[in-house]
Amino acid sequence: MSPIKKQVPAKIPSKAPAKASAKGRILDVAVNVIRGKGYSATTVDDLCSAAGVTKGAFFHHFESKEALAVAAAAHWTEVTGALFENAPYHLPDNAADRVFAYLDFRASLLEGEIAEYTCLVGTMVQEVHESSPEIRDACSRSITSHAETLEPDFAEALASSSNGKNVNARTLALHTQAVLQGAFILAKATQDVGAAV
Amino acid sequence: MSPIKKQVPAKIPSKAPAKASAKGRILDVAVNVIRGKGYSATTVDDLCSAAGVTKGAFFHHFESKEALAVAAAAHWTEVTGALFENAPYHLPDNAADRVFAYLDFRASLLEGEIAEYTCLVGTMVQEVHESSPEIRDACSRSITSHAETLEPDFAEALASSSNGKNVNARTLALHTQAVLQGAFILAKATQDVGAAV
DNA sequence: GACAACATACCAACCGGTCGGTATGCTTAC
DNA sequence: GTAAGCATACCGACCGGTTGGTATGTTGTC
Repeated sequence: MSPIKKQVPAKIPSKAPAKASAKGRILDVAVNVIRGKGYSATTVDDLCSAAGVTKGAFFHHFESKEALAVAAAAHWTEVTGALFENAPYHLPDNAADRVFAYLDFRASLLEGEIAEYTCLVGTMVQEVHESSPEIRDACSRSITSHAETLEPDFAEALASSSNGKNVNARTLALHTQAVLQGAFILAKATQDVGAAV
Repeated sequence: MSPIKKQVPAKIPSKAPAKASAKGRILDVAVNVIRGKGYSATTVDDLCSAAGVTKGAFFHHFESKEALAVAAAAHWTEVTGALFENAPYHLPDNAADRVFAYLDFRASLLEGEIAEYTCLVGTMVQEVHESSPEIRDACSRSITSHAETLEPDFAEALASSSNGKNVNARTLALHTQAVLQGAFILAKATQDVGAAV
């Protein structure tokens, strides 16, 4: 929307409950509220009261509810991108070990409330894939861009593996995301994290 | 609701576009409309106009929108249950072959519009897992009951396999469902069925 | 003093649900 | 067999609260 992206002070907010700007606070609570209630069921008033701002402030920063969703998806990409970039699973020298370390890392994230570890964009795209191409594409970008960061490790691990014949690194990276997204749905259904295997 | 369940004439409607009773028509269109737009975004009027009934008829048959969702989940379990029960993947003598035949069968279902092959209960539980325990449990039952039908084949295939050491049949059956649900999300995000591998 | 960052007050459409009423069929009594 | 009595299925206007969005201040800052 804005031609020049506001420069955040290099600090990763990640889970900060109180953020300086109202815009940032709205984005932060949007991620959490939408993960819990879903996109359609989340009202603008919900977000405003959760962020401690008024409706005027909301529509001052975001053109519409839909625009907020797109911005939230981008925000999500940033936050999780930083989280994964600084994660320890990049350390092993062996690519296959890095892949397993990634899976361990994902498993370690599954703690606390459901809305705290499920995926924002997976939740949103489920609801709006038909009604809002803008949001859908934003979600799609988020998922595929994360999968792409995994691709090199997968490719290297496959190359040095014996049975790397007809398996494609990109497909495998996407498959991993599918498993994770599906596991989130099972967790929501059974209210149990046991589906993390 | 009614002490004695109305006797349906043993016929499986499966995909009949026109069904005799208004109640049945509402359930049929609910499955399709909700899969496309999501639960919250689907209005009662949407369902009424799609089913060709009035609001009065809707609330005559269903106490509330939530009650319809629970009924729709049960309806979904019935319809898909019949579909899988009569599917050809049960034919092979070898359990492992039956498992692969099941996967092939699932892949063969991925045709046409997205809303035609995705899972109703997976879509719904994503939205209401926090706000409506009734709907969530109905969805959970639907998923796990289907997974349970797979369990015997998985168990047998694992038993006759060499590396059946620390793999559990139930876990594996649920894992399969997770992959499928996740694949649906990817399909919705990328608008491409290629994620069916 | 001008512009961004908010707050307050408000609106029109929408949505789940209600309500009075009708049409039809099934039972039972005569 | 027919009419009263009642239940089921359905209609569609209507209601009140909610929702996304707007119009108009107010305040602080450069």
